[in-house]
Amino acid sequence: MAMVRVRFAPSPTGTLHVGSARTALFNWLFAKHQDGTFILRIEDTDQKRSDKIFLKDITSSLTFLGIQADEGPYFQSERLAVYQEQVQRLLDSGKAVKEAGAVVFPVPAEEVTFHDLLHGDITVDTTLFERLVLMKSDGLPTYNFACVVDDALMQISHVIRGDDHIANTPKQVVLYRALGFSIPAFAHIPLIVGADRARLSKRQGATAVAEYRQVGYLSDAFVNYLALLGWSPGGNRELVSREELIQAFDLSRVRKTAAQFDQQKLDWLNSQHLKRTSVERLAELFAERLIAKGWLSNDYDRDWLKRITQLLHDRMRVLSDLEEENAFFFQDIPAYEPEAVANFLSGEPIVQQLIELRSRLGLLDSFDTTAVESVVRGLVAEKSLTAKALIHPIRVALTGRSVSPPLFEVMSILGKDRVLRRLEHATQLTAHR
RNA sequence: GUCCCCAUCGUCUAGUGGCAGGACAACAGCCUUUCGAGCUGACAACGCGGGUUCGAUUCCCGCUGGGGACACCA
Repeated sequence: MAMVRVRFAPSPTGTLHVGSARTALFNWLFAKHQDGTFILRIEDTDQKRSDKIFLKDITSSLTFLGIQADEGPYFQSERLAVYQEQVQRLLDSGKAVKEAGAVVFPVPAEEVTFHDLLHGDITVDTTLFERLVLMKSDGLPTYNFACVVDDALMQISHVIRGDDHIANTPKQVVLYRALGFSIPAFAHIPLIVGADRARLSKRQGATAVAEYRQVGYLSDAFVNYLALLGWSPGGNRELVSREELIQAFDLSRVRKTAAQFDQQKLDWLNSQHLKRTSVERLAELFAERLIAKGWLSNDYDRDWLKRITQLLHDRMRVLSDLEEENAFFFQDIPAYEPEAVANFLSGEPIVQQLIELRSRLGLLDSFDTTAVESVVRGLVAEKSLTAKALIHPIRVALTGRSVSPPLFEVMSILGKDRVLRRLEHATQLTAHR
């Protein structure tokens, strides 16, 4: 069986886009599935728009996704001699001509048919594009020419790319033939679109893989989601590991319809992957983020962070929920949401209850969850309150918010000193209202 | 405008010439100290018109709708 060789060929003129990432993923899965070779090729022939900063973004995003190249990266800007040699062949045979500082290829009028693994045969009339520029007047090759030369010389067996390239393919086929190269198999996969069904754009949220990474999507979850956009493993499977994806991937199961990017489903998948991540691993991810943010020092208390991790493990959607929703763990005095304070921390009875609670908690030797819970419940019983009537105010007093992880755990993790300090702060806050 | 591609719940999808399945979301209920957590439930789709066929969501044609491409960008 012929060796499978595929490539992902981004141009460094922007950050790695979700759509490109999905194309890279399909290529990679296809290669891995049949033990083939995945090649990275950087198409940097647009001198004006290419930038090293984008190259960096692309490679780090691919690394994040766990998509590593078996070969490359090759840079088209370093292969000028190759293109010149090929273009010379066309000039020598009279198939290409020089014109105003560029080399162009007059396309003979004909019907070109190529086979697509998803779409079947596609036929196009070449009079639609009568001539193709091969070498620009700046001496660099055009996309269609460089792409054909590279795919042929790199012995790419399958060209898997977005279906926005369907219109380029007949142009490339014409060039393959003129150069006497054999034509690879093509598979044009559907685009990923935004909520408005048009091409995914920044207007409807993040488009760069790096942004999703920053927000805190797990590599495996993001890959899982991307794989499900336009493909499915069958058998009603949705939550799929990287290994299972490789095992199951098959171009024949790729759909032909553009898929809409749905962040809610991505969130759900991420929460599922988060639940399947070990507490130890999750704590490491937490520490990285917190240290980067300056909320945690390098010699942090590992057991303490692990307790927080355990608590949040099953109830978060993205890693940034840690900083967004649970900042109170890492602050001296939390930020108080005005609405939460207004709803739960007003009135003299509450002040008295919090003062009473504070003095009772002050007597505790052990501040474990059951100890603090029994103090709170004891007070509830004595004052003939409902649990809610006391728990909600305590929550706001300690976290500044009306929503938090289970309160008694939170109290125990915060520890006696901070709980007492915050209760005092909150009673003053309340008394002043 | 021209050419090309596409068409199953709101969204991602499964599926078959013979009862259209799953997931997310939204909704309802339950549980609960709150919740973005958990559990349960109900709702929800084959774009339209012709053919072929005993029978079409499935095959064919047309229409409509959507998208993409029409650069010395990639």
